[in-house]
Amino acid sequence: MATLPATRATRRQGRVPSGTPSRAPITRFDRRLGQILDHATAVFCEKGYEGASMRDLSRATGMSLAGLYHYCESKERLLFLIQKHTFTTILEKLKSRLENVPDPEQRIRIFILNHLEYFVSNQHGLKVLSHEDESLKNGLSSEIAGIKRQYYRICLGLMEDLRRGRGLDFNTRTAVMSLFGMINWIYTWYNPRVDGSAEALAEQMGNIVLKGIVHGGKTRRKS
Amino acid sequence: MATLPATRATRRQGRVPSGTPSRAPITRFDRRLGQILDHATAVFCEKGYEGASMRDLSRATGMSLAGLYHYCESKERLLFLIQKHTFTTILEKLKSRLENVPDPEQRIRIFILNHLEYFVSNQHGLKVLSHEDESLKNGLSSEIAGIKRQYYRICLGLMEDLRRGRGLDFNTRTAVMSLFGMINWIYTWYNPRVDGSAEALAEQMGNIVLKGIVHGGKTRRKS
DNA sequence: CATACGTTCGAACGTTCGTTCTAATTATAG
DNA sequence: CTATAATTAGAACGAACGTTCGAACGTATG
Repeated sequence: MATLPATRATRRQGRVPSGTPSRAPITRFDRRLGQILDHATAVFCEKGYEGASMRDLSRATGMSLAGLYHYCESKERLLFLIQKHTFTTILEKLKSRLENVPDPEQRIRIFILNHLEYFVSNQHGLKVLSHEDESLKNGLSSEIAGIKRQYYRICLGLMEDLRRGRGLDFNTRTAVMSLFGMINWIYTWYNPRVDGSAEALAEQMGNIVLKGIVHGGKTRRKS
Repeated sequence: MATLPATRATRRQGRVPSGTPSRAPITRFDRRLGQILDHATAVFCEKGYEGASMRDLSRATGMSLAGLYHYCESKERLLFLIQKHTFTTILEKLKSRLENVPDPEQRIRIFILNHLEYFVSNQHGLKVLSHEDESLKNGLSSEIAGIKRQYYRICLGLMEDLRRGRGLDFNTRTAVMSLFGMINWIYTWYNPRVDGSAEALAEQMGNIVLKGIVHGGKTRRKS
């Protein structure tokens, strides 16, 4: 492979040098790759990464097989780019939203809301991120794992802040993992007609995690 | 296929007539099939259903490809049998444990404990059940979906009992789905060394769902 | 021993997989 | 317009896929 002429896609592999935000010159190439990634997200979501073939993607994008490989060197890298973009976006939004909110309980509620809002507006991407967590091989999986670790540590920090601030006694790791389960599992059941907006769901889930179903809702009158 | 001589596996396809518990004569055939299913569970768990090949199963069981097909007519049916056995077992255990326990809160705690205990003792099976939820096609998936509906309705009933009994106000569907997320997601993070026994975890998760992290643990002294 | 049946296998079936080759077409720069 | 590079497509590659076939094996019964 080393002697072959480098395609555009292979040349693209190197990272943008950090420190140079590079002012994002959106080229035709990037736009087209973005379209491919959008279609690939939908196909991976429906058929699963292993179950989806490059020919499925070819059909979905209306592009030939060779055309796809002009923009991305492998199927695995498509999944990588999808997961990286999705995870990076949700993480950036979270960091931004957490600024200027000091109250520990409110910060946890923001974490939940951020996740659910992003899910509702990008269901396919978040399902592919959650469900295909183990589909990448050693090389590419480690970078996603790094972002995941950041996401986990932020949430763990939120839990520890609440715990310390109020002198509570609970296992923060279990709490974080339970919360992750609640918000990640949603791709298996969420129905906008039945389950309402992200805000409504986030409040309910926030109540459960923070106060439990016993103390979470407004108590009703007994008839 | 209709004109081919029926193999043992195809003849086995019909259901055992209900009403006749059939006293379970465990034949050599059943024992061997069970071994295959055990190995298949581990392989599906590690590589995913689509990612695992019949040759992987052949290697894991030490049996030839044709040998596997003597015991089960297709890869998909292997997954079906794994999921059906796993789900049926956990459901039966749950029903049995719920007898003679009237208190609504305790019943929810039993539900959680039953699920986590089964997970700890059969991690591969429960992961294959959760993760490969959408891998079966129309014919075989509906039967699994039926068991799942039973499982869901039982848990929904537990929630509604607690809600009515105490005059609480919360969305039972969201509560059930959140709880399912908590207990199903565990296959992505559980580490026995770190996270302890099923009992310990079940108590923590029960506290979260019922009382939340704010009221769930024993309050600590402030230093 | 002969027969029958459950069991196992090596080898192959046709298909689909991810990927690549070559060449034609289109856009861009001088 | 010419030349250079970016973009697309058709056809094919070898490998791996799920599955099947015919023959051999083992064992228990007549």
